[in-house]
Amino acid sequence: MVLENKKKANLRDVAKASGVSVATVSRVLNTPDRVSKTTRQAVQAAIDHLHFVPSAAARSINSGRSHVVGALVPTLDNAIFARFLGALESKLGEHGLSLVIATTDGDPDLEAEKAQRLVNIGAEALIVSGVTHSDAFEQLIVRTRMPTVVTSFFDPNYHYPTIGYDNAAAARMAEDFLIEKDHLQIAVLHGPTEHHDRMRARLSGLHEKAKLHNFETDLTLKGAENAVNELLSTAPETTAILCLSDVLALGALFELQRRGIRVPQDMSLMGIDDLPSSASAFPSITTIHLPAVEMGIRTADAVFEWVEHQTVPEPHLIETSLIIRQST
Amino acid sequence: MVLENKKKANLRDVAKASGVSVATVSRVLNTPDRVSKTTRQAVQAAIDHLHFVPSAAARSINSGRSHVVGALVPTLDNAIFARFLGALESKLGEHGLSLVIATTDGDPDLEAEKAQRLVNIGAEALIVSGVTHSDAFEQLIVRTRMPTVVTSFFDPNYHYPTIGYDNAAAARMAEDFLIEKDHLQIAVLHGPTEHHDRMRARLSGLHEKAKLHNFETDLTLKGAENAVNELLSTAPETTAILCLSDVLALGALFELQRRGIRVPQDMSLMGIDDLPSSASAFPSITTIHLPAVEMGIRTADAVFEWVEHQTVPEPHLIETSLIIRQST
DNA sequence: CTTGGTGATGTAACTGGTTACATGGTTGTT
DNA sequence: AACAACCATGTAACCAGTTACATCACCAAG
Repeated sequence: MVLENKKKANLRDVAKASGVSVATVSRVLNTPDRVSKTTRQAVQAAIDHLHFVPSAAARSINSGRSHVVGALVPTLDNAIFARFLGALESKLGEHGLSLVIATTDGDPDLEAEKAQRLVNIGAEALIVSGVTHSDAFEQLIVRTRMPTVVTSFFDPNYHYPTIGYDNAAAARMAEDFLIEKDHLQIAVLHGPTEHHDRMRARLSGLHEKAKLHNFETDLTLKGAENAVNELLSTAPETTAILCLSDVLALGALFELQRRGIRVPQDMSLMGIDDLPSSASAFPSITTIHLPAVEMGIRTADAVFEWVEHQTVPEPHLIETSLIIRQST
Repeated sequence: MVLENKKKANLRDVAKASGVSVATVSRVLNTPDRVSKTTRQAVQAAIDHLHFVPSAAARSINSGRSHVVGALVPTLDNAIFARFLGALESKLGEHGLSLVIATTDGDPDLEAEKAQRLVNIGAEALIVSGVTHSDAFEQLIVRTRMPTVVTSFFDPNYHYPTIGYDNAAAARMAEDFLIEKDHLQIAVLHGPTEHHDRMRARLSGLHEKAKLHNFETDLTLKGAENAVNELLSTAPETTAILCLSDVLALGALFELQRRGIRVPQDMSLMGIDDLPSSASAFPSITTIHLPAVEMGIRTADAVFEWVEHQTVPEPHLIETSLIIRQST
């Protein structure tokens, strides 16, 4: 409505309009108590009248801070990442930081590309998933000295601080539970392993006390359906299905029901992640609880300490736990 | 490893180290073909040696661009938003824009607060859900002249461009389908309506050709369970449940199964959203398809045109469609 | 009546890039 | 040989803020 045509006003314009110096205007914005009430009001009036909005770039050039951190995740479609990011964003917000998200589709090259973009927009820190990264990515981090935290994966010796789970132990915990329940033939449904260290770590955690039949498929409900159909024809002696992700477990449950196979009477079913759907499903699904929300909060705190006080975070293991439900 | 102690290098340092002017260094970065090969290599060597990384803030102060847009969404926990944001981020990336996400928990005051933060970090445009906003938010947009797009909601007369669905029509389409199937007593499960125009619009779309029993609950699987239990005791004559969100539909399905109520034989069930889980569930759930991915892509394109070419987008209706499955 | 402290404000030098304009050297054309 | 065109490069102004330091008025204490 007002002066739509005019260019944006800057500090100098406000100073001129209110008859004070630029320093005083700057003080009104940042330390209003060091300005007398009368001039403060005059300046404020000019600010309002001119629709003045301070330039974020100019501020950040002086402070050296952008108050932005970037997170690189494979996808938002998996609820486990969405939960993590939700908690991360929320906690970062409490620390006055904003979160830029970049999805990588699990592709290290795309990750490097998006990481570069995050650098270009001035992100102060990076949060990535897992330990599989391209050379371009690694070089970028070295060159820019970018504070970088790895999540979803715990490795105290990794060259960036890790905040995450022991994926191998989580998978083994699940397998041990099934073995304890006397399952000798277990189908293992898992997502793509290429570039996906988290999935590989879970697989590597399994031992061969029972006969394992591995089925790799897309990390989607549909993917689980296909895998279930395959395993029913190729490994009919299976008595339990261990899904290395709850998404697969839910998809498997649906497909088993569709085929008239009762869970847990005809087939036991187990997942890893503990998504809300596993608790609500009928039958509810036994799983390994991965505290994604806690991971988000811890990561936010660690990143904050790093960018604010240059404190490099210690690696931190997020504890997982067995949640026994009806599907086993 | 290298010179960990030194402060960050800037353009002047690089110029000095390579014996050229700042202008030449700047050209090496932006228009390398306008610099002779020999000096380009010398400058590049200095850049590498000094670990020089150009300051995003300084660039953006000159260009007036931050290449960042912000999205304000109620939550990431609902897959419909996660899908939308995933598509949005991906398409924005193709346009060279980064996406900052801010969750509002459906609270207009928190939304205003986070919107202010997005302004402070220099976002070039804002993307919000729905039309319920606080005065503080509205004033912020007016004052900053921030390009703002409303999603998930279509209203050609709204004071910001809207890109979204006709929520009322979607709900009516669902209701009409159930009525056509001779359901005369329909339970309507919906999420919180306070501040939630999208949910209110869906409710408002319903007409009273059948007897409707409304149940408000949390927009979660657990919320649906509670509502189902309530409706079974208070409205036992119900023959169909219309859930105004697929999250509720899935939770309702689980609870009905838990209670031994067969879908669709004993009770028909219908949702709105068309999440992947509705297609895979057993029985698969009849729903109204809301193209969240298309909405994300269209929104990304619209925002890009706005910030790049000052083209204010036209309001755009995203078409919804009935997906008939087994649950009805 | 002078000295000292305090509070409010202004001046100008920063921050780290981009870019208009100026300069000088090389090649091309008639 | 002379003039134009072009290329590579440098100088310095500019973007929009912050802030160290200087200035000045005012009041109280010695």
